[in-house]
Order: sequence, then structure tokens, then C-alpha cells
Amino acid sequence: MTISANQIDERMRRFEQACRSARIKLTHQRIEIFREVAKTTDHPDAETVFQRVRERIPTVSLDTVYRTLWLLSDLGLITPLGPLRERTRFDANLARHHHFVCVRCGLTADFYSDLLDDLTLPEAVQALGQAETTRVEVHGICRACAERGPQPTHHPKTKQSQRNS
Amino acid sequence: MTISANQIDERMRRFEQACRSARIKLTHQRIEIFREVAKTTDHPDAETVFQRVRERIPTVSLDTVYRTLWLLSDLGLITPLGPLRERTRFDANLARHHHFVCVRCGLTADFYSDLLDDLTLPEAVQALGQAETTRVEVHGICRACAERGPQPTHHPKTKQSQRNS
DNA sequence: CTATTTGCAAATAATTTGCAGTGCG
DNA sequence: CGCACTGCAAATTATTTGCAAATAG
Repeated sequence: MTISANQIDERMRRFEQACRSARIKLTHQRIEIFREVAKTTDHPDAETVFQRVRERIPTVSLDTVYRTLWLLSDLGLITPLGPLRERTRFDANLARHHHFVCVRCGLTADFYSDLLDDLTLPEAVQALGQAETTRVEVHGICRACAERGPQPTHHPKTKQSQRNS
Repeated sequence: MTISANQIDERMRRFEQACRSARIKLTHQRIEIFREVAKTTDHPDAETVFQRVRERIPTVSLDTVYRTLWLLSDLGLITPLGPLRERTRFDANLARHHHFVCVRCGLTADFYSDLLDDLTLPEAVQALGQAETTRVEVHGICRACAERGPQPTHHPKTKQSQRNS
């Protein structure tokens, strides 16, 4: 919660602009849902946004929150973190390594780099807590998906495909 | 799937050793479940491990796979990736930044670093795919949790606590 | 006015748990 | 041979969807 009022206003303006460009309706709930995410630095999940928006719009429903969050992320106004519709995966590679994750199919490949193993973190991190492990996550399109040609990075819908093996 | 037989054997030995030290029973299903993860580089999820183990032990149940995977991760033999029992979070910070994630409470804080914004990736990454974004993920214990004193990093159990705000 | 969007309730999907029988050490 | 471990089925939790009513432009 360290966002200045100006910063929030700027984000709100960008949001309204983006909705108009996309010819998407500026509803009360969309405005408040976006404001709730734009307001904080704490990366709330859908349930948390729901609880907070509810204080101002007691009738919002959780599914509207979900729909709106994914819409906002399609518009490029917010970024989903973590469980990108993925299940937990398990890694038996105990050696120090980093990951390349395909944003389209979920393929997660290890790669190694002495350089990246030994990064210097800014002092700001010290203030946050005691760092234990540092890993570089590279997101992109894997070879196989690139060959399959351009495809929409569809979100919701059905089960996440498993492009491993 | 580029693990040498030797490498797998070594992992299996380490696994058996760890189970004995922890005085945990070396059951048929545990052995095969661990082997399945140790065998590949593709970071399978629980369902995938289940399907593969099933071919050799047709009676294993999915819940045993889940239980075993978390057990193995408690023993430090495998590492869970991605959705660490977390829900998807949303981030309205469109500026380039990195994350500090508390492994205990899930707090996810942004931090900035020009140095980290401009990392040089090894050539190996080129072979994997087209990199789009690169982010550094620092995992550790946040200030608040550190003050709360040492606590077991319990996994299963109840709902993930939300140490944000 | 009219196509979008919402809220509701019910459907899916992923994961966890209680319990009685089974097998490792 | 006893207690840890398993399989089953049922419970939970997170998220998505179909549909009729509400509403922004």
C-alpha cells in the first residue's frame, strides 16, 4: 500500500482509455475492481479483491471479479502472477538452475548459468526479508509452439494442455 | 527426458538414504513415484506422475501420489514449482520489476533493479524458445515471518494464509 | 434501445482428508 | 506383529459457465 494518489489516478486514466479503445463498457464493478488492484502493491488474489470491492459494492459477485480480472489482463492492464492456470509441478533437479517457461503451453525447461547463479541483489531486498534462493524465470514461446504458428494466448476455457515429455 | 541411467541411480540412492534417515518406509509406490520424477527433466504435475506410475502399479491412487510428492518435497528430494499452494494473484504494476516471495506466508513484494532488468541469458535459452520477459524471483522469509520465529513450513492442511496488506 | 455485462446457482477441476484394511521394518 | 501407509470415497477449495435480468452507451 505505497501507491501515491497521483499514481493511482494515472492508472485509472489509462484503464478508462484502454476500455474505450477496446469498446468495452465502463461499468461500476469494472472500475472498482481495477481500482482495487491498482491501489495496492500487494498483488491480491481474486478472493481478496472480491472482499475489498464488496465493501463498496455489496452486490458484486465473485465470478464477476474473476471475469473482470482476466479481462483486465487480456487488455494488458494487469499481470497475473504465479499459478498461471498451471498445476503444481515437481522437480527432482537439486542442482542450481533456472527456468524457461512457455507462456503458451506451459513447458518448463531447466537451464544453467554460472552468471545467473550468482546475481547481486539490490539492497532493497534486504529490507523485505532473508533471501534463500534466487531463480531467474524466463517467459516466452517455446520452439514447438512457435512452429505451430501464432495462436491467441487464450486464458479461461478448458483444462491446461500439457506440452511436456 | 535427458537423464542418464547413472544420474537416475544416484538420485534413487539418495532417496533411499533419505528415507532411512527419516525412518520412513520404503514402499513400492514411494519408490516408483520418486523414480518417475527423478527420471525426467519435464517437471511433471501430480496427475502426470499418477498416469505414468499407474502403468507399473495399476492400483496406485492419485491421493497417494499427492501425499508422496509433498512428503518428498519435505524431505528436500524434490522441489515444487509454480503454484506453491497459492492462488493466482494480480499485479497492476506495469513497470519492469522483480519479486521477493515469502515461502512461509506467500507475501509477494516488488523490487527494482536496473542491473537485473538487463541480464544476459546463456545461449542455451535460445535453443528453448523466444524469450519475452525475464524476471528474478527471490524466495525467502519475510520480515514479519522471521519475527514470528521459526515455524515448520507446513504444506497441506488448511487454506493458505494471506499475509499481505 | 440493444448488445454487453452482471448475479445467481450449478458445474468443473484440483487437491485434501477420514477411515478401515494392508504390508514394511 | 504393530504402526505407518495405502486406497477408497467423500469433502474442500478454487475457478468457470449457462442463463435471465440489469444497464451502459
